[in-house]
Amino acid sequence: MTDVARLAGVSHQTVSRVLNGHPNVREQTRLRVRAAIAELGYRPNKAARALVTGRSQLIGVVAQNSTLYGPASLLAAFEAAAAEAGFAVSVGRVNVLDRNSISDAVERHRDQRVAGIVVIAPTASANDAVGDVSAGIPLVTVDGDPERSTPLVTVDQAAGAFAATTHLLEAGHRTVWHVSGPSDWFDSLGRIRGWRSALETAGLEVPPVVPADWSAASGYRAGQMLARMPEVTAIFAANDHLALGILRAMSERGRRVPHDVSIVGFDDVPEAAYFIPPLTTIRPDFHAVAKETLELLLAQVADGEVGAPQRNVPPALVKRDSVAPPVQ
Amino acid sequence: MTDVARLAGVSHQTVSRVLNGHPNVREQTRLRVRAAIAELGYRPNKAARALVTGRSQLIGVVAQNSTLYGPASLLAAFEAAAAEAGFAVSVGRVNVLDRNSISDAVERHRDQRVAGIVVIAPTASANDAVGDVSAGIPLVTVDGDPERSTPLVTVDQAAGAFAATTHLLEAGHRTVWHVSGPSDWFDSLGRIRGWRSALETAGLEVPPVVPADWSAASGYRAGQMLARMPEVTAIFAANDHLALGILRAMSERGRRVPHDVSIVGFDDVPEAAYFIPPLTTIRPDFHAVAKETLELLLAQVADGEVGAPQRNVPPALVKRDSVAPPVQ
DNA sequence: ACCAGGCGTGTTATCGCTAACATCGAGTAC
DNA sequence: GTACTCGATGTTAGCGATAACACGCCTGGT
Repeated sequence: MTDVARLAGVSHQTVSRVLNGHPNVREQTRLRVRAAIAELGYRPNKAARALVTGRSQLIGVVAQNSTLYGPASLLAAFEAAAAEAGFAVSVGRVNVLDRNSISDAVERHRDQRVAGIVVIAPTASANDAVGDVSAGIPLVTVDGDPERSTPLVTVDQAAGAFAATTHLLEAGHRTVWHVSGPSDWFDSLGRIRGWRSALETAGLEVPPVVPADWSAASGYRAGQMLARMPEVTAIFAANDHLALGILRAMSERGRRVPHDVSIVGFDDVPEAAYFIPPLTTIRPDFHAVAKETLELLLAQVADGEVGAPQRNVPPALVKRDSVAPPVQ
Repeated sequence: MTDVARLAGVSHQTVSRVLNGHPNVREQTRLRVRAAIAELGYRPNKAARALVTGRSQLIGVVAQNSTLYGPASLLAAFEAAAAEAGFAVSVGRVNVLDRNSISDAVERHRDQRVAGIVVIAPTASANDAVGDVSAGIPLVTVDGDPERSTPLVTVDQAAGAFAATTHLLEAGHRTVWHVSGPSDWFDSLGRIRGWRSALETAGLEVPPVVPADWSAASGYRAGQMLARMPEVTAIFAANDHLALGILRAMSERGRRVPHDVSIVGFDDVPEAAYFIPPLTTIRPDFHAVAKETLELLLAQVADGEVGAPQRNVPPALVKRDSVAPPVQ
């Protein structure tokens, strides 16, 4: 920096001012400094800046260590959004979403003097942990508990589930069964809520929830059971991988999809269009979630406190070939 | 830090020594300092340390912005490995793997004073870019060009493809067709090489490569063509999603898998066991790749130059139900 | 003509840490 | 007993940036 200052014939402070877009610099000086920067290939040292300002251009993300499609997509989308805004993203994966590991990960990020932290906290335990550590640093929760009072961005699970269920009912089914995700995930709860509400709105019977986790394996097991029940003609699966397992179970039992059974999934994984048959599903807008998250975070960075805004991003129904009217 | 020093009745330098595990500190003093640290809840400022040492406990990863299963798994595995070794990981996603964006991402990481950089560079253009920027900072390429002389860790694509092809031949097939990934990926090239070499070793005819990208969509298109060719009885797909598309094309044309056509995939995505039928595939050991990568990187950080070691991690064959002997 | 006030710029202090050297006492060799 | 070594600790000087204040100079109002 001193070299740049010397070459441009100014003080290092003026160089700093140019770098930070300070208004009170003469246009001519600004150009001279920029030229010197370019000539020397100078790049500012972020560590030094972070030291003196107490903030780095770094955003910490705490996420579960998984390759589940939803969280992974969200993370990728967020990294893209952050990069666009000039922030680097430091990812702290965590194996279990409990209090200890989360607050640990948050503290590690804080040591790095990150500008803000995003926690992808889809379970209750994760949310509790967030409540503890939130003090004194901009923090946004994604996929968390709407009851809690931290800034929060989520996919509107209930709306998606409502749309999926309604779509099946409109095709003529008498009721819709639901294979759900793990019961400690808010995603699961929201999807159950939307499904139930669609059935109740239509004045229909609500069958028992068929519990599963997110895996194709558990979908397969659930599917084996449902395939044996002739009254089951429509299933809303809590995600596409569950739907895949169900499809296989149906196929093994000779129940044709969509002729005998209609299925709707959730997530719109890239290969969903190539399931047998192509899967009708709900597509969350991860890009929008990432954008909202970044906005909320940067607003906190800029303004200090901004209350606890919540954003709920509605997903879209993608119609393919796994839904048909029931056979009478 | 000064507070800690005062409370422990030592100088701040001694605190620093305790923090960094310097040997020449009396045991009693060390304990006193540690107690003071615990009492005050002191946490060292990483930015300050990075400033003075010129290195942070941060590893930069440059990866393509995709949710492809392979790269995403690799990234997750690497983050886990790095966390275990006490490093944070800063991810710089890049939309296209060209010279500019890669060297940009690398420079951004360098500004952060990362300890080292990992580039996931599965294409030729990415590798060229890495060649340019590698100077002066520990750097390991993953999934890159074996011809190039940077430290490199890869999945042994050729060995996996060889195993897949040989497995099909051992089932009795006369030859094996290959639906390949994009031709600018080293993964694709390696898999083609292994497939070809297995056929040549067996003294068999090598059919033309059927080109595709990694998507189920392109697998479906390739499958539509192959389904019309009765002489095709065995297919090695360059990844599981391609295999999924092929499965669907076969199913639509009434060609049963594995009765009429046998298929082997690559990647072992979690849902591969729930395809119809469950897919025989090749499982890369991402965890091992991540571990080797970190080792190579830390060796560079410690020793300065270490030449250009290369590690090749062999994958495993996972047998399921998509392979059977051909119908005579 | 004089002074207030903004603008452009330079000077100095400081962020929290580690490196390098200084110091001091105790053991060891002769 | 003197000198030398070494281990434990303290002191001082930066790392490379920004913040705060100081300082001219020009402008405009009276």
